[in-house]
Amino acid sequence: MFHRLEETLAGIFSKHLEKRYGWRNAVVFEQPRQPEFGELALPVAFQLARTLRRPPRAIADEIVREIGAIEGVAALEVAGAGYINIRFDRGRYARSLIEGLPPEECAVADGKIIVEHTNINPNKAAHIGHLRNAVLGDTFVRILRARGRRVEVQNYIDNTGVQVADVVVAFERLLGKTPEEVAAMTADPAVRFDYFCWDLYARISAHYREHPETLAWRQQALEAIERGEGETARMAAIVSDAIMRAHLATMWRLGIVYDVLPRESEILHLKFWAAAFELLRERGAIRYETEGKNAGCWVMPAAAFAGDDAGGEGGEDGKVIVRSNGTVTYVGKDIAYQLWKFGLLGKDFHYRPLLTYPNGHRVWVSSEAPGDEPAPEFGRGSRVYNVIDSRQSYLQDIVAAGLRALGFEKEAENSIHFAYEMVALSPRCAAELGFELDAEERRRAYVEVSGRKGLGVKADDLVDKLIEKALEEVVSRHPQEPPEKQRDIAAQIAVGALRYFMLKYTRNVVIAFDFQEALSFEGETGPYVQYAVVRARSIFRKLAERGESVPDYAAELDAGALERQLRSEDFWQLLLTASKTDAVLERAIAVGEPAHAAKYAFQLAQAFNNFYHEHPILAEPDRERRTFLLWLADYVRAQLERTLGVLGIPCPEYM
RNA sequence: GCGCCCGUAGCUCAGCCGGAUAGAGCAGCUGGCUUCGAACCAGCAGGCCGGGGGUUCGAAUCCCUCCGGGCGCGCCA
Repeated sequence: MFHRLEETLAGIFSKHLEKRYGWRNAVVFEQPRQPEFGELALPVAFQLARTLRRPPRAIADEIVREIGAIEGVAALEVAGAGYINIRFDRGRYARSLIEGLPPEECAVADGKIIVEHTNINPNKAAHIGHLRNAVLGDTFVRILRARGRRVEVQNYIDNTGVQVADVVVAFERLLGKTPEEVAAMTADPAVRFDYFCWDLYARISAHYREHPETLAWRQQALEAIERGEGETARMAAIVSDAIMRAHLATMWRLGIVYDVLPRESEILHLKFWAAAFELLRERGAIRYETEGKNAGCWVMPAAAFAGDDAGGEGGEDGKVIVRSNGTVTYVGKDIAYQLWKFGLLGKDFHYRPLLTYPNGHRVWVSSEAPGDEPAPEFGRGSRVYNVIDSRQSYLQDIVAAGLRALGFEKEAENSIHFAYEMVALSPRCAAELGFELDAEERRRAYVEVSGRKGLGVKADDLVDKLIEKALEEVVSRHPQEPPEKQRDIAAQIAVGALRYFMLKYTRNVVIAFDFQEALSFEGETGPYVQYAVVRARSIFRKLAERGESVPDYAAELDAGALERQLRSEDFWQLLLTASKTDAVLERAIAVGEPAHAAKYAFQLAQAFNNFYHEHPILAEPDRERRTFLLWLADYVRAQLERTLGVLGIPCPEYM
């Protein structure tokens, strides 16, 4: 509601200012900190003052006088040195909230948005860094969808890379396992396969460090896997497939699902790279070096991605895309994949359904040959968000530059690196995990997670810990409830705590992970917000227990009654905050910051908790007021539930 | 050397498309459960917004510069 009124007002002011003063800039309102200044403020008179060479106050007066009465607005006031403060008509505003709004016509540009996230190497269990990626990506997807965008979720599986090769080498050379034996392990419920590989990966990494000559094993395995034939390739498929499924299961615990899983193996075997290479070569985006240190390679000139003044010593050489031995680098494959996402490659995968989630959603995986079932159309996006940590920004720049060099300016512009900083471990956390830190590491604010060292917090371990802790609370508060139910509630609280924890930080700060903070259920946390919803619901449960039905708000509360009740500033501010959900979500999309939605949920919960505490609703003797309070509580509850849904945080029945 | 990120209360962080008195949470102290649930609420205390310069009627916010910390910059993925 707030969002729509704001847009309407922006339209009215924009039209007036353009006609009267030739003002062509966007009309941007601010929301004053002090409630006494109204709901929206417009500082445009300050900007006009310069060109008009008149005092801002006089201009503001003039605008207010000339623009006249506006529907839904109670008053326009000039304040301070020249602000135009806007006060909504409270009764009317609330009334339209009760009546509900006709559905918004989607003013959003059509076309599909692709969000790629998670992208975990399928060679070991997921850790908390991966969780940040997946939660950020999934929440952004939910925000986009809540605001009417069409979105496709991709999770790229690098099933032929070095990391998989390393684990395969470990199985073959360190453990002497056959593909059949490994397959048996993946089917054995007693073996936690992704955890097993976590340790195994650390082992083979240590082995390489101690015996560098054995690195040849990796190269051999890599080549075998890329060819896709033989024992080693078979082993790689078994390992990566099992781990991929483990990752899907881990993410499902947090409510995270995907639409399609494009795999590296298909990118190779369906010759995506060959098609991309032809394009790049034809259009001169890469060139063959005949001398210098990159002799024999196909190279993207530095000028393409490093800016105009890229005269530095190192930058002049450009970025190798095809090695002198004829193989393509990682970034080259990435360019091909990015082209496919926009439908620019002239090639497509085949697909087959991989699995159906318990909620009925189906995820598809790329395949070399056509499947039995017709697949939905994937790819062909108009905008692509790559959720990848900020350490990859250099490579992401090169991918975008590749598109630009091919003449796909618009697509390069719509290739968005949705970057975030890493999740590291606080020194205390690393110590708790049993890792020895040297003096230097202990001095630091945080220690980097390292899969090769096996240093990190596994995602499932963290979720388990959260459930265990939540369960203690649930059991102590609701000892009579059946154990399965208690556990289910505890799991919902755990998900709430974890997702909120990952979302409360903005994307560009490093999270120094600490169990004490992550396991907190008090203060600015997911459970705090969930608790507000549970309390709100309990009012209505109590109402029903007393044999009363929910009043017919629309019949009992006319604009006059609403106006009377909303003279209370507390009620008005709560209602206003609750009505800002869509405005907040749009803002979160515009700046690409899911944290805004999380912060909003917390603020609304906080406002509600205050209200809840101060105003016993069911005990209210005055009928109009009681009905109003019920409506307000109901409206806030609905908005909170919706926001939690967007954050992927479940609302438990009780807690 | 070049590029990106961070520096705001004891700690962890919001606020940064310039705007009116800089906000939360945690920790600390004080008070509040016979009421719709205390995973809560209220209050107190806590700030040269890293330093300096500039732009502006106005700077935590934009520009420059310096300092401190982190991450990148391979024919690795």
